[in-house]
Amino acid sequence: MNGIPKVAAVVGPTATGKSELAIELARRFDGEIISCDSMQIYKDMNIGTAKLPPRSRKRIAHHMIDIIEPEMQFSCSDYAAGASEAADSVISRGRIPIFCGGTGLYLDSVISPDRYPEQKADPRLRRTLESFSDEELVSQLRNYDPASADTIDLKNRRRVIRALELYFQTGITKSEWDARSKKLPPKYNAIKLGLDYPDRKTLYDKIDARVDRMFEEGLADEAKKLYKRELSATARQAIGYKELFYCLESGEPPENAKDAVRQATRRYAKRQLTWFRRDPDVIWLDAGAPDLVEQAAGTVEEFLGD
RNA sequence: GCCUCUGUAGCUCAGUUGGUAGAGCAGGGGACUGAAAAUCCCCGUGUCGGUGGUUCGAUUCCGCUCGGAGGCA
Repeated sequence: MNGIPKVAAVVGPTATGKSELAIELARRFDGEIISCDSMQIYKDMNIGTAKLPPRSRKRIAHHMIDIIEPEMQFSCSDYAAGASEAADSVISRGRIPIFCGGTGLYLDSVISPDRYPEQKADPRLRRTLESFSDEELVSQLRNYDPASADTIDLKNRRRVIRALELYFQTGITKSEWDARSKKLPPKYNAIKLGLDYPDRKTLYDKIDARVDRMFEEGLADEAKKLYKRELSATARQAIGYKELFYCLESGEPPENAKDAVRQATRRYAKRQLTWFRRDPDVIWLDAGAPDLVEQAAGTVEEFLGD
């Protein structure tokens, strides 16, 4: 790992206190925070995305938060470009990037080198592919990229479309792209701290409490304002907002959305856990430990030291 | 007090013409190479309220009993 810049990352499911820990680490190690959260990207989506209030972020530089309007098209490839630029600039100033967030794919897209060059989604191509039946898509994939057809979950329409899209856009199969990218070394040497509670019940209690707080802080109003806008497909599906949008459509009171928001958040947390547990690099810490900051700081110190 | 209905998985319920049971939701596990807060896959043993009886065998039939809902007084 010689010569590869060192970075830290705070990951884990939602509502475990990642943002606070990241700030603490940034203070101690002269770092700057680079958010890896697919929703905090958007301006005007504050309460539901659990952004720390600006005053809490004031002392420490934060990147990749509030960078685009919710109407704008944005995806992982945009993130990878922006975040790695930010990370490089932090490093060039002699400081350490501290990634923080729960979108595992986004983090990976920065840590690993550029996998697909200039991979902007093509809405027209995607729409065309979208019009095919599952069977047609699968047979096309078998035809153009049989190697991917063997590895991709063919019941997952989105994945099949993505593979075809990549092939039609670049003339190179997804399986070939993947094979190439696997040969490349990571772009950063990252220490990943994973936050979670010892038992699921505690996590879910934290989630419930957070959802309650969001409603108290005016999530319903925030959602109402956004409802009038032409949100991008990605922004529209943010948990906490989509459930409220449904209420606005059906005329139900916002309170009715609360249980749905809780539940969606729980499921999301579960998926996040599945993602991060699979990553052997993650060092897990008890999010509720009284000396969490000390533990985390110690681990990072050791990592930066050698 | 009497009558009727009801008590089956965490919840809502189905079912067994008597051979110990199954759906939805919740929940759990997994996948994931740029739509990712998305998308997809897999997982259902529970004193069938309790207790006696009939029966080779009862969650299923009968008696009693304990909860719940409604009706009549």
